[in-house]
Amino acid sequence: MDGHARRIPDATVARLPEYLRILIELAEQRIGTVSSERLAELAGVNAAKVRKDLSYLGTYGTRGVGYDVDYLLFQMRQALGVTRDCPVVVVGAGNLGRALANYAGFSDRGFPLAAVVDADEAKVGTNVGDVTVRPMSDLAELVRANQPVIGVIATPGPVAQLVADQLVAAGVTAILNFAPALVSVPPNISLRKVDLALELQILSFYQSHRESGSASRGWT
Amino acid sequence: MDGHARRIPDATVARLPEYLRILIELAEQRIGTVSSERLAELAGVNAAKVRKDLSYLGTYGTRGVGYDVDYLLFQMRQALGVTRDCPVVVVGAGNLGRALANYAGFSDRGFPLAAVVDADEAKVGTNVGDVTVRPMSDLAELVRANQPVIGVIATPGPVAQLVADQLVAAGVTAILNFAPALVSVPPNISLRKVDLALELQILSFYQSHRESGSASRGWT
DNA sequence: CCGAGCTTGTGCACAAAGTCACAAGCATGT
DNA sequence: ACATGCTTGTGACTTTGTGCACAAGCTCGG
Repeated sequence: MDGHARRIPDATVARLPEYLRILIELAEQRIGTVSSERLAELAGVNAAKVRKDLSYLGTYGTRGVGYDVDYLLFQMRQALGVTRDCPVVVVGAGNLGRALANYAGFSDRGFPLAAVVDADEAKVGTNVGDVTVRPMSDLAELVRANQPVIGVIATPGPVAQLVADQLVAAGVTAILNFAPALVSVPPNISLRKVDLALELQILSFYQSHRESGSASRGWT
Repeated sequence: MDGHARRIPDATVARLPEYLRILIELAEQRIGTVSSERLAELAGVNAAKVRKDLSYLGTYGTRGVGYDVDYLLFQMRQALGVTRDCPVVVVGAGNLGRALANYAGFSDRGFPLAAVVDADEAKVGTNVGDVTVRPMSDLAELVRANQPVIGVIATPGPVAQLVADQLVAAGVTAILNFAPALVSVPPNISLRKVDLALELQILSFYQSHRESGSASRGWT
């Protein structure tokens, strides 16, 4: 698609959304141009890293001037594949699931809530955010109607793998797992994990080893 | 405390909580011993990495046998500093804040909710989970009463830095930031960031570059 | 007491990520 | 047209993380 196409390192990919968020803010402030140094400051990283990261997308800067915010924004969206909104289906209407469904931050940033499903008959039919909880049996149909769609697992750990299998079977190709459990998926499916308690434990470590402990880190 | 004390790499620290979770499960199943190979399988990593990670904590395995689950569990909790529960104060009672406050996964894993505070007078006094929302002015008092405590920022991006400053002033030494914004803290304060929309965007990238894309990775 | 069979702990080689420093190149003013 | 001042893009180097392969060492059976 791009004459370029060198492979983008994982560490860089993890930072691109952060740059994207900043570029959107800059564009809203009608700022036309930004230097790598300024971008680095806003992202909390070093300027050389910003330049190297951006160079993987292509040569979009102007020496002596900086980067055109709107143009870079366009290219960044292109690279990240967020040119169109991508609906999200949440599995699990427990505390976490309802929380995620209500969280406006998803829709605001291009990931509207398409549906919430739950295996518990008692929860089916209740309202969560703007949608009504549907039974698991509707999953395949909901996925088909909204493709491409991202699946979010917000169930207890023990059923996470089962849910993942059903998502994959339904045709979902990207999954975000909030359940504290390992899930495996076929190699052509994208999978990421977020474990909230795990983050607190990492903080706990650096808190009790307070000599030279930087708990931050790019990561993601 | 330990004759050992070699510095533990960040990448290893990020994996320790995952091992901890698995060890707790194994202990619940009354499994007395585990090999690095089995642990690796459960954690979704390679066995050599498990052994190297664990070796940073000390020499707790037995050759030809494996690791004693209970003993390793004890040492792991020690290393992570999660020997006692550590209360959490959530700032922001919006969708995300209420969600986190209701999320049982925190309390279940040793991080009980101590309080929720919000700057909006209209929200003060309402109930969230087991607690009542308190005004920001109570923050310092709440922190003092619960030390050591972890602060969780669940506010909109623009006020995140302000909140972080107040948390630090109140004596919090570890902060988990859910707001989509960069916050800086003094070097002796531990800080981690979780941005939910950012995770979805990373998935989006790998979804649109589906050649050889592993969106997973140890991470976090 | 000794040998067989596992599993740990680690040295080493390699891969990935981060940092530095500087040539290349654009814009502006004279 | 040319010199000046900035900022990019990138090659070389450092640091960090990963994976292999194997010696060290434990247990158990005979």
